[in-house]
Amino acid sequence: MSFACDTCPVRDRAACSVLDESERQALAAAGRIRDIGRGDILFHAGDEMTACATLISGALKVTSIDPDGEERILALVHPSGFIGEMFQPFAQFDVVALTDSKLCTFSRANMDGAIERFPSLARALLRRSQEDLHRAHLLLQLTGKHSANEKVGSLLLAMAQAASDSPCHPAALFDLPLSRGEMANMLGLTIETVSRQLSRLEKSGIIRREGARGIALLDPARLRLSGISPAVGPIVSH
Amino acid sequence: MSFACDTCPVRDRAACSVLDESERQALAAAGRIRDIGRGDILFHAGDEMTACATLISGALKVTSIDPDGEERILALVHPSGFIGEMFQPFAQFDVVALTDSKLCTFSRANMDGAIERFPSLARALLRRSQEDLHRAHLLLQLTGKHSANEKVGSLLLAMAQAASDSPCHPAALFDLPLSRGEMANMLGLTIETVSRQLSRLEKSGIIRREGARGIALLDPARLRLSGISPAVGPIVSH
DNA sequence: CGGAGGTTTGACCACACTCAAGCTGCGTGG
DNA sequence: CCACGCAGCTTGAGTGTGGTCAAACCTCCG
Repeated sequence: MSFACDTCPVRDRAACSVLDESERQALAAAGRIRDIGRGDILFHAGDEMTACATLISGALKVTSIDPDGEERILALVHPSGFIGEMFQPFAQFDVVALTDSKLCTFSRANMDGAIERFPSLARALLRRSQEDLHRAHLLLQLTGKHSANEKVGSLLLAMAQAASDSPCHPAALFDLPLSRGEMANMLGLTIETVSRQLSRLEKSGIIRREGARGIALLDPARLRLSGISPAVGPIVSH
Repeated sequence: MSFACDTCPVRDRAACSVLDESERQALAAAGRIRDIGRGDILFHAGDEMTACATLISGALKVTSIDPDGEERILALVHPSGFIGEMFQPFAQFDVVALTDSKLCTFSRANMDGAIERFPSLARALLRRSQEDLHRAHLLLQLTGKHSANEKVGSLLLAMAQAASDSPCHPAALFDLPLSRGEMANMLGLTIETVSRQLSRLEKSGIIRREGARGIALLDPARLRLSGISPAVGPIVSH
């Protein structure tokens, strides 16, 4: 297991990166690598909350189903992100893989123990949790925008940032991890409206669509203007 | 200062309640009680983040101003709630008093020290932070609802819960801490639409308005139906 | 009493939703 | 290899809800 850590692609970005080598090994002994496929459900709302995990690769969505049966996407999780409601007996939300994903999972009991023993881990998780909160606030800002125009533009920009390695500049060419329906869902719009806005952006030469999921950013500056919102920032957790 | 703790109305709900008596006294020695008036700004986005605080009484709103100058309410804070982005050098958001409020403030340095020395405090803050995150998700659900109808209904219900002492049952008669503009803002609606929905609810006998801020809940059950959303839950932090 | 800020109500209009029809990409099987 | 089917996406036409603009109305305070 310590071998897994040695080659772990998120070893110096994940929560466990704050641990020293011996602490990390102790934690790793309790961790289990798990692979899940696109569409697989990691946690299901209402289930007993017996585990938590760090995402190693892939992408997840956090959703809830409201009473009338509508799904609602609350957050996206990207590699190095941490998933787990440590203080709730039952899961409040569904967590579903958007793409094939690899995780490092821990039983709730083991993680609770680790938090007790390694105060720096508690602080790292606190920091991460506050960052998640910040991202939720950014998403809230996004959904609060009035025009469909701005919403779609801002989301595209956020996805471009997330797809890019360099933290500041958006990727010029990337694949959306979300379907039209999922985008619509996040923005509080309908599939058709999202699709129409993308068409509009393409017609005005700001983007180009490459197949159903691919996006080429031709003119990020105008996206920022037409869609307003100078960088609502990365909405994804990583 | 330890005297202040003895009579503190939130002494067994706030983050510091996890400390034992000697720890609490050590923390209290670093705390300062502060009174602020309605509309006063506690933190201002962009300011250096040199302090954090527990709300003792009153109510706060957390807002951000997006580039086009629109305010957006991201969260409400009620007594025993904790405010402070512990890991950001600069404040990301404004924090403003909705009513006259009393706070127990700590310098950033002191709080960082306390977190180091008292691991249980770090855990308490982590828990609180995850609860805040949960509430942000609930608010996200609320703003995602399609009809203005549902949004206003759900918000009323949430405010009624927050105003009530008993955790489950909504208060039958209470004052809204928010102006129409602030409600509209939270829900992604306009002032006029919020006002119209309230009129509609009043006409159908579900609520009665008492002055500008007062609300009497005549028929919470129908509010829940007409506004749907079986208890989106308390959106306020406490 | 007067003024100001917040609230309510109305008339009108636009933007996004609904419904419905094609279209594209893709995997399966003949 | 093409035919088929399916799911997701795009596009169109018509409607309705909530936005915009504007005026009247409270309520609180000086």
